[in-house]
Amino acid sequence: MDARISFADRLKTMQGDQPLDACPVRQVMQGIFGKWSTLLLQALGERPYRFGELRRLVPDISQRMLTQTLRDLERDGYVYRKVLPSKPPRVEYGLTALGASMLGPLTDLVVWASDNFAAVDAARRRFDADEAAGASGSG
Amino acid sequence: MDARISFADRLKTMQGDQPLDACPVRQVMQGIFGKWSTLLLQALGERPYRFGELRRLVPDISQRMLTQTLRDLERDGYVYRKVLPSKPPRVEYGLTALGASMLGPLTDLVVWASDNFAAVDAARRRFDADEAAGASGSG
DNA sequence: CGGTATCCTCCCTGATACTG
DNA sequence: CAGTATCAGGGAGGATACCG
Repeated sequence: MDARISFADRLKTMQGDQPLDACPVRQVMQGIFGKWSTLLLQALGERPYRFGELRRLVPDISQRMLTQTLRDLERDGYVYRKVLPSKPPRVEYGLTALGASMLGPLTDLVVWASDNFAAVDAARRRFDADEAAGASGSG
Repeated sequence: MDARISFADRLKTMQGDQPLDACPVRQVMQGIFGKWSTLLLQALGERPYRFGELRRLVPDISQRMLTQTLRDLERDGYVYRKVLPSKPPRVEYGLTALGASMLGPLTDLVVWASDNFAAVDAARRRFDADEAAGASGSG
């Protein structure tokens, strides 16, 4: 992406003849922003984990979604899956080089979100309060 | 967020007594990653736009979703909404300081996605091909 | 231990029509 | 021009049960 050309031009480039759903950027982003994707990527950014470890680490996730999210991340090339020849079987998940390179920008955004949660939360409260005041207090 | 403490510790901090759904980072991220949010933020990062301009700029979006997405972005404090005293009425949308500060990290990620779409797409094709081969070609 | 398969539910999104 | 209201569909996500 070249910041020197306008967004409108970039958008046309993104679209081509295709509907906007085919936009490459969106295709990629969708894989990163599932409900659990960001969280798991952060975890795997620390060190490789086994399936059961991840499950204990993120208690809220269902087994189904853990499997599926890891599978999607593997499909997109961010995560590798290594079956360890032990008994009972163990499966290790970790970041690939592609995943590690993506985690940089992603983490920057996570850091921003963490640093600015208070501001966003305040904005929400303000907005909701104004809205309520406008609805009931205007007459 | 402090990168020196482990993810597991950070996760506990995120959760507190709350379920993971209340994680502040997720609260913020959810507002950024809607289907149209990223796109509109990129557009508004260039210059302020009026409602109708945005609609023409992003032809795929329905009027309903444009209204709703802008409203959500305004609620989170990323976007301001200014009603211009003209007839017929015009409404201008633009980035706030908070929105502009968020757009930096977000754009870095968009740039990453744009630069690495080919790699992700290749990984997907490889994965799907391997899967199909494993399913039908193993016997 | 690490999955699959099935069913179900909610919410996001879109199409359409109407309003100030 | 810039919304709001209402209805309908689909897909993401979750609960449960079973398998190697």
